[in-house]
Amino acid sequence: MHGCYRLLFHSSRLHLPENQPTLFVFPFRSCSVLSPKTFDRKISTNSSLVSAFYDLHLRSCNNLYSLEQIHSNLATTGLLQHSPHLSAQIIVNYSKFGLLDRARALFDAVHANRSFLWNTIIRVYATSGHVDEALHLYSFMRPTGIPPNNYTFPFVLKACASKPMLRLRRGRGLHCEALKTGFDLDIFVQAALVDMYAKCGEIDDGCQVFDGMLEKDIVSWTTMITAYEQSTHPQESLLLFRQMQAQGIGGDQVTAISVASAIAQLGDIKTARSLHTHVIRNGFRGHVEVGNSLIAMYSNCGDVKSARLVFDGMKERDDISWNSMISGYSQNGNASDALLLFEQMRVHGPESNMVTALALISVCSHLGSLHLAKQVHSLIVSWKVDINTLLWNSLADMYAKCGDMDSAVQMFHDNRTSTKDASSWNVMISAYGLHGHGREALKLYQQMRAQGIQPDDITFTSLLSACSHAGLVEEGREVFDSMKELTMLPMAKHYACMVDLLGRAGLLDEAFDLIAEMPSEPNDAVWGALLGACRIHGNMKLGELAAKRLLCLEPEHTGYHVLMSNVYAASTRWHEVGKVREAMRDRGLKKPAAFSVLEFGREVHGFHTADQFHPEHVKIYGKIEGLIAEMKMKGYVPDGSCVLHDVEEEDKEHILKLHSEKLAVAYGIMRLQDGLPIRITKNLRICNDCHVAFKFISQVCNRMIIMRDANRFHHFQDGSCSCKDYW
DNA sequence: TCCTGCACCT
Repeated sequence: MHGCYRLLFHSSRLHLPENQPTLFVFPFRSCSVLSPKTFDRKISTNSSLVSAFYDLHLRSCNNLYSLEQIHSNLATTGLLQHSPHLSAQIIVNYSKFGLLDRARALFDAVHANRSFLWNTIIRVYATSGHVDEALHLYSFMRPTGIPPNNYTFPFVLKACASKPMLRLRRGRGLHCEALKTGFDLDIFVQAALVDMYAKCGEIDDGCQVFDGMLEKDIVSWTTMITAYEQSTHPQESLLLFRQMQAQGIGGDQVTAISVASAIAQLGDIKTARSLHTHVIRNGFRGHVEVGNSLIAMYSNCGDVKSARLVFDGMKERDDISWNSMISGYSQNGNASDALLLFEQMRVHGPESNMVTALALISVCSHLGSLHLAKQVHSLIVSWKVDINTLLWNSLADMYAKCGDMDSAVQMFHDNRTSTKDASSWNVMISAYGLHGHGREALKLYQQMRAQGIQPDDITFTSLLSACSHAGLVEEGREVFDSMKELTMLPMAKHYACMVDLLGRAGLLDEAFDLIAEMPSEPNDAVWGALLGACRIHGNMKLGELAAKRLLCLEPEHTGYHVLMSNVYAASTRWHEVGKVREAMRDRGLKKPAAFSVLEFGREVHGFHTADQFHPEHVKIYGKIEGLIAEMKMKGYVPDGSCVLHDVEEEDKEHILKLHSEKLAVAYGIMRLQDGLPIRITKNLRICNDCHVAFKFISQVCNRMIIMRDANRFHHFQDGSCSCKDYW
């Protein structure tokens, strides 16, 4: 402390402490109460030193009390009026404490007649979310006789970029003014223009500005690379990154972050690895943000192990690092690792936030575990944070996917925020659809319209799929036609839903005609829906046609191969089944392993087909034998067409017994108290035989079985299923 | 006379 004073006094050459800021700032920062008064008395004769002293304090000011003291000292000595620089510092500091009103009061009081101060207050408003006020002040500059300069434009453009829907016109106007004043040649203004156009969705205009730049620095390139990435043009983003490197500019850590996001969108693991090498070579690894984006990049490429290696290798981790890693596990279906990491976060990591909550909710939705869902919900409530609409919607979706429609409805009603929007309604419409309640979905849609909520493309996808799952063909047609009345052009996904709806109902020719009518080229979802319908109704000819198209569009999609082999198997065309399998083998595709999860209380049990790892598997197989014997007395006949191998009937029956969902149900009956429903989640579609068997079991054992498969919920009770065998 | 400025992560 004393050493610092001495330095200030004894060095006559000392002006601003910029040369060695840490030497000066550090001792002052540790001073809890300022001593400017004592200091004033000693050196108030030298005004430039006084300014330097206050400047120093303002730079390191971290509590409001000190700030107020400095403010009042400067005001009483009259220094404030003559030092716009100190005023600006105080204005910025007030905004750091969220005290925009005080910042503004000071700005007004000093009769700011310098562009510099106007720029400062505009920047403060623009960066603290008060976009309108920033633009408002800007429009007053010129009439007040203050000319905007090259510093002004980036601030105002930033304000426009943060409210893209409303501000594009204003942004274009600013571009004109920059052109007129010649500031459009300033490299900072240009980067801000590119950014503004891109954030307002006008990437081409941004590109034009970029191409017109005579000189480009790292930020110019990065801005354009980011612009492409954020407008979901990852290929262009990468191309530009390579062009930049070809010109001998390597990019900095910000560039690496944007490129990582672009690669995440592409999901290309090879490019991901080469970027990782680039990051290591250039020494960007130490930046937390870089590490975070690498985690997200690897997770999106499906390589969660590499993501974890990055996470473990980070010297510093923030809340985003933890959330990214938890989300990464969740996205890749790695529920237990996600939960484990969350537990570690609670012990060693930063505090959880909304994003953590969303990741946990996604884990529950994926698992379909109601028990876990309730725990996560009460955990979020205990955080005592305001639940926003996104979180309400996710909670409703989670409960619906965990089979608890009542709680889902509750979440929908509990959300009383004014931002309840189309997506809130969409969640509920698709929730009803998931449970086969098509009529409720339609009813909800009517209510939505009555409340004046504008439906979007997702509303119609959810509605059509709800109709499809409930077999409401006529209603589905009406919904589809009503899109045109609302001047909404049906997209490929809507056609896919319609093909699914008609196809399931056996109207295969009508479905095919609809595809022919499509204004755009049918995509894989459309042909996939047709192929699925062909499987249900055993139409091999049309199925082959659909499969041919599909394999051109998505040759690597395992599901479509499996679907086609199902079509052949259902018609006992074993030779063709073999061919499809061969094709899959040649491409290195594997049918995903069936997996069913049964939960009760705090326990979660997972079963693979013919599982022998479960500690009680012998007992479980015994239970299945007993159940089948009982069911056969009531008329159950095993459905061998579900077995996709060319084997003897007897073997088929044996294979059927070992399906993962049957193991799970048998174990549920063994362990769960009478009267309690058995809740099961399966990663694939439930097989026909299991569907028949569960109806019998629900009767024989007088049990409710609630099963979520890859497509929807089935509630088995008293010998029938809520899907009315239509799925 | 100076001082202010552009790009990034769930």
